Amino acid sequence: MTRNIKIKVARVQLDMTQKDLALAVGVSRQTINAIEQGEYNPTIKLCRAICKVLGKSLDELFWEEENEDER
Amino acid sequence: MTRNIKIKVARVQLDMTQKDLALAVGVSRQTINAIEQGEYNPTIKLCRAICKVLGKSLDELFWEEENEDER
DNA sequence: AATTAATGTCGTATATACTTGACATAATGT
DNA sequence: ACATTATGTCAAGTATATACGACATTAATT
Repeated sequence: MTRNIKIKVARVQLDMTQKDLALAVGVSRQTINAIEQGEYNPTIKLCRAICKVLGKSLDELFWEEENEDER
Repeated sequence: MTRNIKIKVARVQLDMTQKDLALAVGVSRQTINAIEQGEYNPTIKLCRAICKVLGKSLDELFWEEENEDER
């Protein structure tokens, strides 16, 4: 899977740590870390929560052109 | 969870059945049905695949204003 | 240089997304 | 009316998103 640098950038722009973001959206810090590392594939509900906290749209944070690998 | 009528509308505009869409994105028909019924919470990868097939953006098909229920 | 905070990563466990097969009903076509 | 197609739903299984605890490393503070 491919790293999501966009989340990291948006997070740092708000001066939030992974822990802060995790707390704000109600998941564990490891989950945020794994998403930024591209180690998994969050659910749309979590994506929406992250967008709301970071003040970005789904398209801004989670759209990707390439990579029609598996599901 | 809340029903996703937007997918259904976009799908019907392209004259696709649930089966057609399932095939095009590589999941089972029941998965598409469950998503339209709002029975679960797809992964972002599947959302992207659906968007690409239906020619819509994430924001168009998967944004929701309300419902900060759980996660 | 030493402490503390932030991040990356691993292992084990749990919840749930997704599969497959099956069947019932609704809608569409002949 | 009958046949076919589309949809809804259930049960049992598999894959994986996420949790929690722990520890190592890197970056920031003092």
